[in-house]
Amino acid sequence: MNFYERVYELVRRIPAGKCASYGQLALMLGNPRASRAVGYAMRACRTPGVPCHRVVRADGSTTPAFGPGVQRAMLEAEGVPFTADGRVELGGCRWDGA
DNA sequence: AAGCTGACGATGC
DNA sequence: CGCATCGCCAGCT
Repeated sequence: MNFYERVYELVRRIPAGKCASYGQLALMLGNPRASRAVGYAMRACRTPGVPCHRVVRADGSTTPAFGPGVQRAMLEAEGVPFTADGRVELGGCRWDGA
């Protein structure tokens, strides 16, 4: 079903300054339990235009495998609020899905 | 065709 | 509150 392709389009719709969690994307795809599959698709993120750095974990923590702080830097550069914990403040940047 | 792996999520301890 | 385990789906070997 080209799951990853669908994920790409969804992530591509994420506006700058906002973030979405894997579970959130999976939910939009119709598979709320496919968070792993979503992450798998992101892992193959070879497609430019897909801001995979805007996709964070459900708790707002940045992806550990992305970089030692690279993702955080990109999000902060886009105006994404970060907590002192080093996590994305989803309460202020959580993407509605519009 | 079957099994293993993986950028996750939630629950249990 | 922090760490560990189980369950989920899709893709790859």
